[in-house]
Amino acid sequence: MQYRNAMPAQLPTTEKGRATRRRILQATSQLIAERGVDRVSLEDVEREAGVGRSQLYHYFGGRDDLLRAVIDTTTDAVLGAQNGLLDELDTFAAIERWFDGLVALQERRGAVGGCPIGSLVGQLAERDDQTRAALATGFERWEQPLVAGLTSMQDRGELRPDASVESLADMTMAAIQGGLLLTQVRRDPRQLRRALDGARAVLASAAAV
Amino acid sequence: MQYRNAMPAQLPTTEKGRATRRRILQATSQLIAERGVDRVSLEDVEREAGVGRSQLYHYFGGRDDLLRAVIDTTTDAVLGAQNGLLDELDTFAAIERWFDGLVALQERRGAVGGCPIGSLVGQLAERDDQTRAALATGFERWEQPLVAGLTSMQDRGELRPDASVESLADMTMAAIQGGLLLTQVRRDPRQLRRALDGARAVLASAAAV
DNA sequence: GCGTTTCTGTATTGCATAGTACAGAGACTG
DNA sequence: CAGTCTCTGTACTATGCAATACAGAAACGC
Repeated sequence: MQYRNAMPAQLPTTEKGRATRRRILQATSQLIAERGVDRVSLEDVEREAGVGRSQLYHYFGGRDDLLRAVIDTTTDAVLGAQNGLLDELDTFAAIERWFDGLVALQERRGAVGGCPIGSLVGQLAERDDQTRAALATGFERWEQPLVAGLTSMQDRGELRPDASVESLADMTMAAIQGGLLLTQVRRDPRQLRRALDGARAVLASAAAV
Repeated sequence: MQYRNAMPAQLPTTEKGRATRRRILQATSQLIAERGVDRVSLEDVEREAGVGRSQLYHYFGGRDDLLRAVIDTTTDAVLGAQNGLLDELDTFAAIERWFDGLVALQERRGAVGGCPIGSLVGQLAERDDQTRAALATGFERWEQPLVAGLTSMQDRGELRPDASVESLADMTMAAIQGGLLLTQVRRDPRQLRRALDGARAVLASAAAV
């Protein structure tokens, strides 16, 4: 399956057009999260979104272009699922609530599916650099609240001044992704729990004395 | 793309047959690591392995069966790439050498590709339970030397007796996977470095006092 | 050697599916 | 209300590719 590198395709100008485009993206994002990129055809998307072939090619340059665009929508969904928890990660307690929420979400889902964005990495990261960059942006958006929270803690003197907020945040994101991956593959939410317990310990060790 | 659930297909009895089967698996494993599951056709495999269509269906029950089988081969390759480092993970120094080796490998590869097994998770984990189980077995094999090493350290009194070797090993594997995923998506081996620094700190905190 | 099993080569089939063509509905604009 | 732009519906084309059919070579057993 090698598809053409297709054009950007303009954004819709009318409200109706924007709604259609949104419906396409949400349907695609959902189907991909359920089945994986290569098990979703344009026909599936048409059915799920209730649109015709012409709309797909009106709003997107082709399948590859649609896939690139869907990364942002998936990121929206992932961040949305954590809503409230991501708002102010500027205390250890808030970070722990966030962690607990992530574990609880996996328990609710039966440890199925892993991280929708993380799963896209294995499927799309090496396709082209634009796609990889879109994934990187997704993680940036996810990590940003944590960076902000930790920075605020450091400013308030709750984190040691010599601690690297960037490194701590990266380490935490890695724990989340790795924990979710093992959770998925082992169908065991405790995998995420253990990974996050480790991250918590490292964060705590950076607390001011 | 929906393929039939195909049969197990017997193992070859002759040496020549085993060699052919091995060549098919290695070619498939390599191509998939480079391009991803859905960018590798049976025709590609035939070319790369120098076999005909009939061989593929002689040794495997079909495309899906080949994919399941290739998970083991990919695991072999990943463990092989760490050879020597995985042998005796029963001191902090050995574990650090292992971590350093993983980071060095990513630097050499330009942070491209991530973890071949981890990448398969996003592509195959939700296909069917047998496939997911094969991936789980791959991680089991990878984690086993660490569990053995940590157990040995605990037996020798270098780890606190109340520390959970299983949890520590799971946390470490999560750090590796998450670190590799971020390394791949950001094209930055320091992501793995930071994740492993975190794991190292947690392991060190379980050292006997 | 002869039959049987294992292994290999090639041509073909059938289907799923990405992409295209083209017409038409609806809305806004002067 | 005529003209233009955005949006939508459907039928069609082309092709990549998994799967099959079938024949033949090579090895092995008795």
